[in-house]
Amino acid sequence: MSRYNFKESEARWQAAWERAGCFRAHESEPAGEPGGASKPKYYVLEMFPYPSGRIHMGHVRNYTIGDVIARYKRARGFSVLHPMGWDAFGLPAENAAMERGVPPAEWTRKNIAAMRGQLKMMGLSIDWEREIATCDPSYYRHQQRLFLEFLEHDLVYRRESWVNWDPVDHTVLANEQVVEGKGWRSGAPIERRQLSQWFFKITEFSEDLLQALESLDRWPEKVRLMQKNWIGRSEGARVSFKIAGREAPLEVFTTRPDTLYGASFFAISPHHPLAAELTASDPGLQDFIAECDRLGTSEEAIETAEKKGHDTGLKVLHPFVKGQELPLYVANFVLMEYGTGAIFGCPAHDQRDLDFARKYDLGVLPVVLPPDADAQDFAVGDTAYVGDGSIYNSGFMNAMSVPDAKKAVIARLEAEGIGAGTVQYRLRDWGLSRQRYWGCPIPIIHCPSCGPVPIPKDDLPVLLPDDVSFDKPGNPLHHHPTWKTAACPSCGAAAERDTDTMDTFVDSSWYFARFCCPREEDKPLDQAMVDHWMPVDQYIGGIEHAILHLLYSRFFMRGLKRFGYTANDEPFAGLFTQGMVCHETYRGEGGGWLHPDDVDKRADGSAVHRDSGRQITVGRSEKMSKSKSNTVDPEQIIETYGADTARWFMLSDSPPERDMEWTAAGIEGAWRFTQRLWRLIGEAAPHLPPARAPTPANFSAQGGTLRRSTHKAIDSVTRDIEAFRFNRAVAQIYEFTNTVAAFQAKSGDDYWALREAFETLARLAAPMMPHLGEEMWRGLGRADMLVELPWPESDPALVIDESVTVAVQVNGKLRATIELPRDSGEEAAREQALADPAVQRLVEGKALRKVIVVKNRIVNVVV
RNA sequence: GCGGGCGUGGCGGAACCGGUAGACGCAACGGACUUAAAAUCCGUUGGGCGUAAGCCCGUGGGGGUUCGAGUCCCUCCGCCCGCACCA
Repeated sequence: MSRYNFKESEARWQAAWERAGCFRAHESEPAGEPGGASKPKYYVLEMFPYPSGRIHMGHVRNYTIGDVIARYKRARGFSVLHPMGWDAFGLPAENAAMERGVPPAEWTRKNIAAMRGQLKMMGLSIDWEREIATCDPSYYRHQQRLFLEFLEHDLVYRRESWVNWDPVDHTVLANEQVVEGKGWRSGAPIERRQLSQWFFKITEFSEDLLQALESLDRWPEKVRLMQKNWIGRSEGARVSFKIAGREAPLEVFTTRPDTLYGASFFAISPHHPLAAELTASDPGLQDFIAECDRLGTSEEAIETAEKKGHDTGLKVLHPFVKGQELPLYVANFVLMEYGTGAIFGCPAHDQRDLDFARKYDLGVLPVVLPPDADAQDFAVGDTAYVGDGSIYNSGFMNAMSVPDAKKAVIARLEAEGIGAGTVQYRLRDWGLSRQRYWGCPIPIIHCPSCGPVPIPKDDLPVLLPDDVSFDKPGNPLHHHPTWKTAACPSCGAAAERDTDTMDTFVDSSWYFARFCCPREEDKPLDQAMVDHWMPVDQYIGGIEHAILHLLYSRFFMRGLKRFGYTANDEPFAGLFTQGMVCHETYRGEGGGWLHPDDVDKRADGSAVHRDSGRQITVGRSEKMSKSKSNTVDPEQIIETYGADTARWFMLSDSPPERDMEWTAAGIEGAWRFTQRLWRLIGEAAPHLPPARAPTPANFSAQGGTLRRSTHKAIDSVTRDIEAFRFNRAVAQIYEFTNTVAAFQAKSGDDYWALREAFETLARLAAPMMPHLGEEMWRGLGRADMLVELPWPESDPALVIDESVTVAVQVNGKLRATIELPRDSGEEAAREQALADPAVQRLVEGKALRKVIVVKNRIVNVVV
């Protein structure tokens, strides 16, 4: 028997699908009957890749999952849109330009070509005619227009904001480029600097983005929770405090106005206007602020740093306790971006305030008494009490519950005109300006007399210049000799272009809509097309995008709706977040990382170097990454084993939402299975009745059993694909294959049942192993293409068994199993369970206390 | 630090709504075929005790709810993801 030649087969079927245009998406596709309705639409989208050069296993996993869904839905009678594009702007292209002197455009184009080829090897059911790249002017010109529309609708504005500044390279750094407070290239301690930048007003939609999460019922609960916490709605109060000897009050936002009597200090952000004012007379404060700025802009860095404060010497007057004066600090953990940039500290009921109070020896007065505590001796040690309780030490609030006290104190503050109840969101506006070259230029001209002026839409696009140099650090657009000079569109005076480009998250916030009308030239989007395909029915990507990309896209969709491009609010009706691809790590004797190709694994789990035979330490499995050298190249895998094998292994074993481990043994196992399927078909085909032979009237007992397995397999694989349990679908197919392989046909009707089984096997496996599926189908003598056939239907009569195995427990421990007719009554189950010899033995001589019967499942006898 | 998640045999995992823990795959071991090997096929495989029938233990640790817990609750431990300029 010849071996399955995947190379020949995969290329042949890919060509056949392309010739037939199988994966072209059509807005109107007849469902079948002449003059009948169109097929319903289904939009499957995987997060588009960044063209880094080669696909990695994470891509293979992502696109395999999406392709299974796309192929399955197509078989289920949907008109499917399954496009592909490139998230092509971004930092790596600039890094390549700096390190290797390759222009970003050229580097990116080459990478796209290479990765397109690799993706095509995978046999994905993609409509390649809709391919887009965000770095293409035919894409970003529309994005510039959208920017202007956001601006016209008051959803973009300009203000000062903070960036990480590398004082040696004179460059703005991304948070990822700041390593332990130092620039990654220069190693110089970074500073914070203020720049004038553009912002999307996402906070205008805070409440809507929060509320609408409820409607996203096909999103993972954890992602909705993360977004909810990110938006961070909190109810509280704004309170104005008098500062001794000063006119201007200090405004504070707090979620715990009920603990006002427990206040022992106040703190403002290092970037609070008051802090800036005080530096004039306090050189120590200036040093302190400089020290805070060295932490950079990352919230993570600020929150993990040691909490420090600088006493301003100013005193804040307590509004309710006459004569009480509290110290005012500048503290490194107070964020100017949240609330008012000023807080009051109540150490007894907030852990961070407590840590701060202990450090600076400030008072800790409890004002909330835990339900089981005694007012006389309750004290706060190292742990703040944040629970509910009854208020005490608090004047008019005494004896109230925490919620009641909040209401009472807000009423009092409002009555006295020094505060008000308010809702605060943690969500901040989205800064989109980037001081970089390889991005979408911001279509604005800065005029000395008119200020920032939008470029007229007819003059778009603002093209990126090709002739840029990366010799100098900083933004090449800024250094370009001529690019930035322009005439003011308003007054005609000599002016300068905005040399910033847009955050790449802007590119990815509307690409899914552009796929609906990728060649539209006159406008960014054609509403009829967008509303035909949108929302994306199933979006698939990594969990790392759970917040920013998805939230920004939801915001953008709301903007697009406002400008009349769509009637939808939400871009993604269904979301699936897949896990990462991991691999064991290896270290040689010197401690350096070793690539799996250099490692020989022994049967006992130890490993030696392939060439030198030296001992290798096997480390734990971690996310594949170049830095740990534990990557496996998809192209090499596909060359060696074929796309179907790679896809099959990707789907086997691990549930798709969880991290999976890539192993050499696993891919070998998948490869053996493809060979086994091929062999089984080849051996059986000559004995099978012709395709489409009529169903025999009767089947032998074993033939009937085989048919039951066949129809149960249809049922369970269907259910598993619908529920994204691909690893289970794979296991069901393995199990079914074992059944089919063990079957010994004896009669004509047995052979008919066997053909049915093999045909089903090919069809169930096809979404996961599309080439082999087609090859099996042809091997069974079918001339049509599986990709064009509907999904198999199970016969309900063959799926339900007439008898069930029921477990019998005595005192909760399994002691026997009994066979019962399906849906037997409680009495019958109880009787047969008690009659079982094993049960008899254990029950003998004891009084029956209770017998619990769960239909078709279990009988528990309690003695 | 804050927010979110995960933890089951030697390994990846299965177990529906609280109802027979370990399906399926990998690895390992034994056997068949072969001059031999590969491939393939058959069988065994959570741990302990027992000749056997069978019994006991077992889902990261500890505690709880329940006739019954991998699943629910409390608590501790370990690992992973995100934290707004990586994409």
